[in-house]
Amino acid sequence: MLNPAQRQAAEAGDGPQLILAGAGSGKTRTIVYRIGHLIAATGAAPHRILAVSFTNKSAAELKERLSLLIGDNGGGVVSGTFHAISLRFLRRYADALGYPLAFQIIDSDDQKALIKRILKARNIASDRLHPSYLINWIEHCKHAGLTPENTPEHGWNGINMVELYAIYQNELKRHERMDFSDLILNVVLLMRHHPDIATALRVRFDHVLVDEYQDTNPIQHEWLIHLCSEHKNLTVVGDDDQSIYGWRGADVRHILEFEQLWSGATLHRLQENYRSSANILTLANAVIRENSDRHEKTLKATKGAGEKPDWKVCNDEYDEARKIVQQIEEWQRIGYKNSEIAILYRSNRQSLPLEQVCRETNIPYRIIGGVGFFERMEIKDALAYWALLNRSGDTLQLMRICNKPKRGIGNIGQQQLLAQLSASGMQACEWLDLLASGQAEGAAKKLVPLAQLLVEIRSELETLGDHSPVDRGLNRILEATGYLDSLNAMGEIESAARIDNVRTLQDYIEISMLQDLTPIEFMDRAALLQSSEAISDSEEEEVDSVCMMSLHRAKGLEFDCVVLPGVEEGLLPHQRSLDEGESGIAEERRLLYVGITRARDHVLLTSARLRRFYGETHYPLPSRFIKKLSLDILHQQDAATSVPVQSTPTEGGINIGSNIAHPSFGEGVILSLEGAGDAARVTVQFRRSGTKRLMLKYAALQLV
DNA sequence: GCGGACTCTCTTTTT
DNA sequence: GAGAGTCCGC
Repeated sequence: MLNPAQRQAAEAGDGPQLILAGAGSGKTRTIVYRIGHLIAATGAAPHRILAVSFTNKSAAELKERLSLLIGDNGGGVVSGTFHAISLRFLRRYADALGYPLAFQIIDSDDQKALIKRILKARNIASDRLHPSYLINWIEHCKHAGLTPENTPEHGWNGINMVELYAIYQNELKRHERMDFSDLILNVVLLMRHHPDIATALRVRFDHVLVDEYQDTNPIQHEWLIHLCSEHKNLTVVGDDDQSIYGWRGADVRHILEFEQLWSGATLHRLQENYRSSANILTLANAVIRENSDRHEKTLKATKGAGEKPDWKVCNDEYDEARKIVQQIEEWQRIGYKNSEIAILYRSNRQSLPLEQVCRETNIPYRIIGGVGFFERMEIKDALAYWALLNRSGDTLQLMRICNKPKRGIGNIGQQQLLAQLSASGMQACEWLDLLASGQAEGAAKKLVPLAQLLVEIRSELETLGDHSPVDRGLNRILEATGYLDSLNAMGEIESAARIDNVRTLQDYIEISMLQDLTPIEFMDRAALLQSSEAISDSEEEEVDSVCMMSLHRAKGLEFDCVVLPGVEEGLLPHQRSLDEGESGIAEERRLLYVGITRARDHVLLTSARLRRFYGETHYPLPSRFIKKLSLDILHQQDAATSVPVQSTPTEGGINIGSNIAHPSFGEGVILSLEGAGDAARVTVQFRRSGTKRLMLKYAALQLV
């Protein structure tokens, strides 16, 4: 079942264990077996074992595989993401930090809105301090374990950033909300400042195991230190070559220097790759070799040579999408299922042309990530209604729906509501109860029918008792308030999709209620899940679909066939990372490495000569990561054959779509060719100098 | 307060 | 180029 290295790691004794596991080397399998070993051979109590991972997806997979090995739901082993486990702790202890135990989580949209409001109230224009810069900076502080009280002064265009951080935290607390980073930071604050809670948490588990350890940031590191300081039974698994969350504060040093940080640690190496064909591994190794500052290691192939990875150069993003579809059809022909084919891109935006072409050619696809299900307007609205109905709704949720559908409460009215509500000193739900009794002034009068409706539906549900709808009144409230009608009025296609989403939410609530979740637990799940992955799993019959997702989301997954579109300068490596210098580029290279190593049998890389962004046209060069690779490693398909040729290439090999350089205009791409011989003219789109029509004979163009 | 016209800004990646 | 945010006339 396990190879010797895996077995050694799985059956290692107590104390800190570092498992350096290359891509496809059976990492999760080793963790699962180690947990099994702890329980079966050392008699560890399952509920005193904690398994932590980074994404919901890998947490779910771990759970599933534990159930297979140990049976009945993993035998009670506690597992989840850092965020989910932190939330469990906080639901128990958050009052020690001055939060109500029923606090809610703020999502990124509301967080951004809150930040914007703060900046606006202080007359700080976005060109002086961009809201997303402030958010990033605050997150950065939180990842480093800094609260407003101990963050060193930081000025930005004369603005006191620490003060804004403090204001933001106060606003969050006033709204009884935490952001994602707070979940982890606040657990650490509990353990830093409340010895009794620290002790309780420290003795809660006997063993802690962390997957994807290369992606831990300092606050998560401290979190682990607090939790494991007593028993030091910390097993971490990871691969420094797959560290791709530097922008979220992840610090590769935690894994590179694990043995110094945790004295007495034992190192295990898993270097045999069971996933990819040898040719795919050769490409992956050739790419990652260029990175310095990594554990030197060689992934050994255990599978045969297989097919050579391909690289196709395309004209633009639509040509790219069509070529990808052709390749998918070819793979289908030789027997691959759609669900074993994945398209992994650098940026979610790249999915648009792919989706369009897949729809045209009837290739079923599934987008993972992108605009999360729980971030959709209608879902947030519906949940706000539902939370208010279940008395767990807060001010943000009341304000969200107070004029949806239209109740004649505009901007000024909403200000009034807010002022009245905060003057009352009540919770949003208590205040609504007051309105229901008819005590309302000004704009609040317009909310009286809503308030009364809530009271009415609640008592209906109570009377019905066991017969009340499983969705706990979601459908009832959305119909009675006219919210569904307002969706209906939005225009056919749009409203159909939105109503469909609301129905999906309803199903999901029903399932969760049948699993005996409380409304608050359901809201937690929704907040942490963001996307609908878990929901679509529970839906009727699954259509066999091609998966599309970002490279980041693909970490930890594997497919028979993998397409990596947009392997270009500006996209992979991404433009934003180019500005960060060498470390940014190294992380981008790891992203490509992660992408390639997802594949078992086939890899196709594509790049485009022309790509549109924000309505602007770009002429990217092929990515530096693959440009210099030899043809034995990466087979480049002849680009010219796929171009609809209106004219023959010149003797120099210049053709439509060729990348060229001009002595004074610089680099560009050939848009068209006319005439022949000495009379030949070309139209060139230069990267910097615009479009020019040139006599080929005199232009001294060079292919690049 | 509302709706239409206009301007402006983006998302690189996730919990 | 789309979606959000802003301004203006009704």
